[in-house]
Amino acid sequence: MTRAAPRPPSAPRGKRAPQQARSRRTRERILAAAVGCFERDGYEATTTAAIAAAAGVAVGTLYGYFEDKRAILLELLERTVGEIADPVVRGLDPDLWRGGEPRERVRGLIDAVFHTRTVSPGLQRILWQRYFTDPGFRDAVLAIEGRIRGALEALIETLRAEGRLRADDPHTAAFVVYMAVEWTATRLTLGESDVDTEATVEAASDMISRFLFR
Amino acid sequence: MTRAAPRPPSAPRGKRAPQQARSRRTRERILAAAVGCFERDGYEATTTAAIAAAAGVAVGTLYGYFEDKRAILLELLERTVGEIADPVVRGLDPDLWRGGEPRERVRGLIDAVFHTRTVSPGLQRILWQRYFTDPGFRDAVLAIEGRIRGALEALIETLRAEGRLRADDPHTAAFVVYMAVEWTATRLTLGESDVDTEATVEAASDMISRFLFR
Amino acid sequence: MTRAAPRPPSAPRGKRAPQQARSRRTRERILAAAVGCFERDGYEATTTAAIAAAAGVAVGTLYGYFEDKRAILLELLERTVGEIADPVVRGLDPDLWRGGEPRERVRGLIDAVFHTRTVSPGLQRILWQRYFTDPGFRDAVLAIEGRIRGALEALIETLRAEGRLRADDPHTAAFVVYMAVEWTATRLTLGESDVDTEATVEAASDMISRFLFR
Amino acid sequence: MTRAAPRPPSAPRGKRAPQQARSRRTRERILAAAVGCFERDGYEATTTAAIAAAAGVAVGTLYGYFEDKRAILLELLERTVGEIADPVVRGLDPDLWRGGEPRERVRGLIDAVFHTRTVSPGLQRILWQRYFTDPGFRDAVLAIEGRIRGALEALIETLRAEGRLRADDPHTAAFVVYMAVEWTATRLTLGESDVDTEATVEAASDMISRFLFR
DNA sequence: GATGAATGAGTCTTCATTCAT
DNA sequence: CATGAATGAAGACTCATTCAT
Repeated sequence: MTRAAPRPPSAPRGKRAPQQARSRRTRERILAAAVGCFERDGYEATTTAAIAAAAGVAVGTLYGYFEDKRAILLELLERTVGEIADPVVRGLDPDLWRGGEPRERVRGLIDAVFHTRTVSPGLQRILWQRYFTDPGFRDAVLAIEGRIRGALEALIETLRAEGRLRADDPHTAAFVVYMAVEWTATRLTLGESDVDTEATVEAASDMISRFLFR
Repeated sequence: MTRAAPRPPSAPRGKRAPQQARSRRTRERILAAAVGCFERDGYEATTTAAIAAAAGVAVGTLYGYFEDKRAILLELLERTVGEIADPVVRGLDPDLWRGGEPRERVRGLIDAVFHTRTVSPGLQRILWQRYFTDPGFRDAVLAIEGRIRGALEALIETLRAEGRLRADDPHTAAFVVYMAVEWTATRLTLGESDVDTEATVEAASDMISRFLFR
Repeated sequence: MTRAAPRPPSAPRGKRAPQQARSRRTRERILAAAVGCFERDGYEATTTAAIAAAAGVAVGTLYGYFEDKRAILLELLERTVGEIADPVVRGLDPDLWRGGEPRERVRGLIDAVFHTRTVSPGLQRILWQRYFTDPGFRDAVLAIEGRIRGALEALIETLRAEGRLRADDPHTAAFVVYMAVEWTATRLTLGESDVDTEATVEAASDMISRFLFR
Repeated sequence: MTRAAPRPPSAPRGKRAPQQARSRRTRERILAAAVGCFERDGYEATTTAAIAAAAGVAVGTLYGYFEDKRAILLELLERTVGEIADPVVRGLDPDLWRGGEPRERVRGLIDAVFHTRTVSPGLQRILWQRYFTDPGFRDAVLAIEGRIRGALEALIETLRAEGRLRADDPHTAAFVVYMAVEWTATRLTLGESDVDTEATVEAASDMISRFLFR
């Protein structure tokens, strides 16, 4: 493999750089096919051959774009979870929390989290499975998580300085709050629960706003 | 919940009932060896041959005691998680919550959960992984979880009847509380967090007691 | 596939110890089948599946006895070349060279070398190919060669001490003589030459005896 | 043998005759890149993509100049070994052996062989490997070898007619002498020996001159 | 009951070569 | 002429499970 020129900052992870339009389209076809296969059969049960077939390319082509099966899922993780994280981080901007009813702000955010999570639950199940299996995945997830927890902690810090909070340990508070929301959302998303989504949003909002705010 | 008689050491899932002492010892040796292998290498990477070798028996012998590799982990799940669940369920008995400071009761329980979870984190990681992979495991986990959530809901129901709670939806409240504690405990156990255990116990206790109690 | 942690150190992956008679027979069957396949198709072109099929066993069985394809050939090398080397080393024992016509002794030895080499030329071709390709094979060949060269050097040393030789540098003389005989024998064995074996024995005997003896 | 006119830079084995300067340069770049790759990684382990990358061209371009990977090595064989063979053949011209000390003539020639061989040992290792693997290569090597052996035999024939030799079978004598020198030189070149080059030159010269000359 | 040799379907991955752009 | 994306046949190796001894 040649690494002649340093690739652009956010270039795709694969071997083949998308220099041509056809290249880019093939890459997307493979990723889309992979989502479908992963969702239907799970990660382990999905063979590279199956992905290639679903994408309408030869196995070799797939290996031209991705190091291996793992790299495909890793890219999917980056895209899916990254997309989910961004709006959350933006929603934690202290400027947005200046005025208004705290409980409503909390509710709005939790509602958003619970509903954006709904996309491709099959993929999320697999990502969690890899989280518990593959250290590389765990680190990738933790990195994304870190961004959100950091933003949350900063928000708590700010609000505390303004005297609106009861929390005296922002770091730990952010941790507990994040864990509560993340897991509730996850389990809700995977649909194994006998609870109502809207009712859960309300309960979680109660729990967190009563915890944080005076 | 009251347990009249202690049930036999394990549900006889395997082919052969442990009627003789030697048999029982062999069975235990296999289970212990499996824990070691699973913790060190993970579930998929552990071969039945490795378990047999670590237990000092032949592969065929292993298959005399367990249906297959999956059955070994399933029994381990029953034992490990069952053991963790039982004291929690007992701690949720409404009789114990009659008097005393609510926040301290909550703290005591959470503290117990966080500390009993500490056993075999490697195994817990694997169990979660199987949870997201194998529907049979998911159901087994959900069954155990159901016992705890049921007890928790009953407790909330009782306390509400006594006018001590602000929760008006015990079912959902129990769900949210359970998710918050479970995930916080899990992540703490897996040791991937930069938070202090005791501080987390306090924060979680605050969050939950403020949520539930007036 | 995930490779989170290294496998347990004592998994008997490589060789199956010949504990049972059946085991030993299987092993021999595999080796015999391998010789046939290698001779017919060459090393690279021979698949492990082909060897297994020829031996009448499953691929997995083959891997129970040998680390990989290479290990089979390595064992064949040890056996074949080792067997060829032993009589040569014995024939270089100084005691055997006490009396008699030197030229006849040389001729006898060269004759033996040229004729014992005749066994499985196809295998020898492959061994030479690996010699030039695989450092591990080269080292194995050099080790066997070293035994012969050592014996030859010792003989020359002894004969020189008895004043019967013209060689004043036994080490180098042994090297040159060995190279001459080895390569002549090899090329003769592989049957690509338009020379007569007996005539070559005579010429080589002349060359070497005139070189060494007064 | 006399060479009236220098033949074109290379036998046009490829598809395209190097009629233009740019073409010729590209061809040379590919060959040079191939030598580097082959020496570093061996023949089998070198991919056409690696050669193309090292030459700074696309894979397709490479196939515009050479039939396939094998053809590249075949051309390299022709050049390298051909270049080594030519001076040797010239040095065997009977006219040069009219007068002078025979032993010194032999020594001069062997010295030349041993030292010209030093170029690209990695490539020679590969050529020998192909010799034992690929019949086409074997034939190509045998053809070059044939020129030298023929010249050697002719020389022996001539000298015998002049009564200076003891050899009564020039064909076989030429074979044995050639094998002895070739293999000694090869092994010396590949650097796997614990012998001194100059000492080996002397010993080989002794062996061969004593064999051939009265 | 115990043993461990045997099974073989199933996976990932490589790479020489082609051909549309 | 150059390019490099696409091809897909081929092969090594694994491991849960069985069953004759």
